[in-house]
Amino acid sequence: MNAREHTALKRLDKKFFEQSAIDVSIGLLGTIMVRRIGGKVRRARIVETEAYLGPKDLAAHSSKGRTRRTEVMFGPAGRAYVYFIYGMYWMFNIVCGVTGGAQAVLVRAAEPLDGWDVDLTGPGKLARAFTITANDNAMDLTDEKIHFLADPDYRVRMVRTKRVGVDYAKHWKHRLLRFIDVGNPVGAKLKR
DNA sequence: GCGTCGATGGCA
DNA sequence: GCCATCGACGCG
Repeated sequence: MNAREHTALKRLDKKFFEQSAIDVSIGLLGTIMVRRIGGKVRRARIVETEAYLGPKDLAAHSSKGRTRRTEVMFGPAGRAYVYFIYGMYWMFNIVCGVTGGAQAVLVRAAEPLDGWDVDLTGPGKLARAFTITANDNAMDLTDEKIHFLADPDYRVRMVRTKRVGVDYAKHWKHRLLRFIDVGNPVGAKLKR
């Protein structure tokens, strides 16, 4: 990201997010998340994601059915699903797949860019650093405020593991639906 | 460096 | 009563 900085990187579009949660989880690794807020631009490279596969997936919120909270998961792909947990943390998810499929990807960790000095290892920390809250729920993630750039020259070295904190999800807890870019210095340090 | 545990609030 | 978390604390 230096000499080629001025050549426009392609923004991930709705079609990208219409892929399955697994494909979106994998495809997001190595991409650059861009956040514009308060006249500032913050960017970070995504190094960890988790896929949630819809109502049949007992770890997915949509398995509880359609409620006021989960409503956005049942909507079109490419929108944010933001929810509050543990009394103090916001989780930033991206709705993906076909409309009604209620799949989502949780963005768990990223490597800050442009000299931004911050710890983005963990979904709570990431949302906090990017100032993502309930205000951003259902937001279109192909828009200016938050979007993602493909970086075709960046190489990902991916490892799959089990998702975090889903011990209650019966057989679904064993599925390898967590994806880490261990080729990235930040991703390499994540606990597996 | 690693395990344990409390804070804290929306949701079913 | 959970819960897709974090950070402080106690080890030795």
